[in-house]
Amino acid sequence: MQEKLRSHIEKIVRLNDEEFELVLSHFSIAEFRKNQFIFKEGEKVKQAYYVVSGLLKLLYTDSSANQHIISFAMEDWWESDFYAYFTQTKATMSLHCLEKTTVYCLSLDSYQHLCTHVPKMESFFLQKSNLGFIGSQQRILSLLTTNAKERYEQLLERYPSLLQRVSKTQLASYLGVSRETLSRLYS
Amino acid sequence: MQEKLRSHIEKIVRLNDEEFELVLSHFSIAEFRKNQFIFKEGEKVKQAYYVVSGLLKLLYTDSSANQHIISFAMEDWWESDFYAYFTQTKATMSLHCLEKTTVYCLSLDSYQHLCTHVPKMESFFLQKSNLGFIGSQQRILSLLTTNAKERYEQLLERYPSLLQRVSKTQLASYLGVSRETLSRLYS
DNA sequence: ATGCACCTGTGACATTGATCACTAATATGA
DNA sequence: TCATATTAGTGATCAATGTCACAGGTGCAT
Repeated sequence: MQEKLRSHIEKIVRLNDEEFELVLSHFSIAEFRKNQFIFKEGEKVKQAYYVVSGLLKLLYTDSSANQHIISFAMEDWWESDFYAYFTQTKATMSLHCLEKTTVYCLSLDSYQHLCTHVPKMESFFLQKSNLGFIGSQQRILSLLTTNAKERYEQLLERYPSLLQRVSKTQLASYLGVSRETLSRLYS
Repeated sequence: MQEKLRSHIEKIVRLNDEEFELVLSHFSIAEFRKNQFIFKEGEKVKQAYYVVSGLLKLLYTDSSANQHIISFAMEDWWESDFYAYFTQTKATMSLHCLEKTTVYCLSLDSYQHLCTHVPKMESFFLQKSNLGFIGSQQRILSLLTTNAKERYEQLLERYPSLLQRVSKTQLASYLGVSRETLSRLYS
């Protein structure tokens, strides 16, 4: 399990055993059942999560009670309501398990401690953050430039496994269309 | 001019004179006329840009030659095609001046040099990147959950000055609607 | 001052996607 | 195993937005 975290980090920065021990000591492990909430809108967000196994969705519920999926988080992904996490305020989004999921948890204190005491980890987080930013920008572009059908096809191409793991209803919510419209795209 | 850059950085990390000298030595200044391109789709992206004054748009041109504005960059903002910048590949987007604009330029080498030799700058970039990521995620949420009218109102609330500085056509392109639709939202 | 490019508003119509209603199929839990 | 909830597909209709066409206004360059 910790090998997974280690090799994930070492894809970006090398750590010796001692360094990794220190890093690891700042994480805790948690396991959640399918359909369990890791946190809900309105709660304080105390941790950022690295997904060891399972599948999460980050979702927002609007004033008409419609759910919108901001992102899925699969194995090897980091997820949280990062605004709430970094500002230590209450979540506007919820994090929900689509499958039984195991995560490593990192508190903001630990995050900051690692950044200041293990420079390589600051580099690691910087790289991750840059990639996250670029990914979000791609998603914006996709929402601006393509219709439902094209977005669906892009998604299938990029994450073919998702189709097996989540319901069409969830996919529709991620793509920003109603489930009925999604259903009609391939019929 | 360099005071502007310095106080921008010092909003996040303190630098002494010596440190700032070193930082500054990695930037170069450039000035662009209104309507000039800083880079175009297909070109290599060698710099990231900090806007001292003026206004930029980052845009993508789709296969039907429609322009989509991914973001505006006003005073104190950083902008580039960050995917192309970090991977040193060709731009898929273009960066264009909506006004006469002065920028500080930072090459990827300089960026990396600063990150490794001036830890505070790595902290600075990490914080910037996190904020950028959070901002993008807000934008995704806005595109997923609101219609054209609400997005327009959100934009006016957040950046009231934009309305004075850019044409409605540009605003529409940022909001992801046709200019005709935008025009009808307030009539 | 003249001409031209660009911006803006608006009518007519087409298209996309949302909503509501219903049915069937599948999965889940007691 | 049975009851119930969830999921998926589809028709009918409606609302939002796009597209095309045109006209008037504004500002810039020669």
